[in-house]
Amino acid sequence: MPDRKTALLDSAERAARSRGFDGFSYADMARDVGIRTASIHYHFPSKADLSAALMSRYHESFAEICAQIDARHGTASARLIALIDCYRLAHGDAQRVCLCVAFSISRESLSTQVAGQLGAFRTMMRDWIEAVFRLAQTDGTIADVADPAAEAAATLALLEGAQLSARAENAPARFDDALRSMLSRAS
Amino acid sequence: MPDRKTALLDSAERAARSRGFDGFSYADMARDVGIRTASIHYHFPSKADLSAALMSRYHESFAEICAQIDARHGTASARLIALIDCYRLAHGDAQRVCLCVAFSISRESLSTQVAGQLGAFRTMMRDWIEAVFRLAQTDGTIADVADPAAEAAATLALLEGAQLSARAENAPARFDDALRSMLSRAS
DNA sequence: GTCTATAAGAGGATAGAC
DNA sequence: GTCTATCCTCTTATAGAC
Repeated sequence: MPDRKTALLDSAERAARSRGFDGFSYADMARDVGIRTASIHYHFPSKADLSAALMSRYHESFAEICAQIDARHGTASARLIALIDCYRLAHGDAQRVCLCVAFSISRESLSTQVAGQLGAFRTMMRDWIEAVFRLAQTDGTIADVADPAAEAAATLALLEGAQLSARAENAPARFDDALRSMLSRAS
Repeated sequence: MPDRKTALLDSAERAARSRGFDGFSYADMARDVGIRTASIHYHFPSKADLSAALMSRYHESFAEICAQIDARHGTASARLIALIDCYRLAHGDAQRVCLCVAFSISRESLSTQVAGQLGAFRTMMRDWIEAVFRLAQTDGTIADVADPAAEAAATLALLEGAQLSARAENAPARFDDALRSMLSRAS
């Protein structure tokens, strides 16, 4: 039984990730949660406030996920596979993309604060992935790692691009098609 | 001196690729081209018509580009590098993404016709890239090609994800960061 | 082909009652 | 906290004059 504010964030996140930042409205959320649009402004005065709260929660959530992966998995390959599983699960059979992807295209519609949060999220993820590839150079569980920073940038782009591909074609299998080569390096 | 219809398509494409499908309006195009919004409806009765024309032109344009790459470059690595160069150029220092990327996120806002065109474009590109990787298995100019279909899906996702990364962070270098590992396989 | 005028609706947002 | 009522702006689209 989440409180109303959480229910609103959940609704907004679902909508943003399936229709983009410019593709959902307070009216959608109101219908979804069962209150009037005016009431939403009590919790989130403006859409900029709402999206900042959305990004903030998303950032914390992924920081937690990465920490848990580190705690549960000791090898680079296991950590990479766990992250890929997480992205696959999150995009729910091609129905949603990562919030980061959803906001990236609408960058010009975002407040400067949210644009900053978007950059911070991407930096966090890239740094974490880079650490995984650096570990791989030591433990040898991922093949042919020459440049961990480049691998990290490529992996983040690949994960997001794979979600986008699957979403564009409404074909969940596209996600796994795009990740197949990367997964084969990690086994 | 392009005709007005072409000028409108150019304006719409620029806008869609920098702000997304839901992020541009007839008013923007009218300001851009120097006519009134009502006049645009003479050329494109609805936004669905406009976006169909946009996708159609985009599809033909890339089919032509791929054909020219085939004509000019004989090796798999040269063809792959040429495609990457084309995507880098097209995204103009992180200012724009591919039309396909721009439309993918707003998939639910698109007419069924345009959604179909989106799928057809992606299939064309994936097939062409797959042929490049099949050639690589013969001419050996790209390292470690095990599964051309998987490589094609990954490459398309990587190219689009790289554009998205650069756009999200307003950092042109992100595109090359993400492509570095792939380029090092092709040299 | 392009214009003015206008419709009809959706969007974000506020004021004030309860 | 939530409501009704309301505002203003933007958006797509149409009618009809020129």
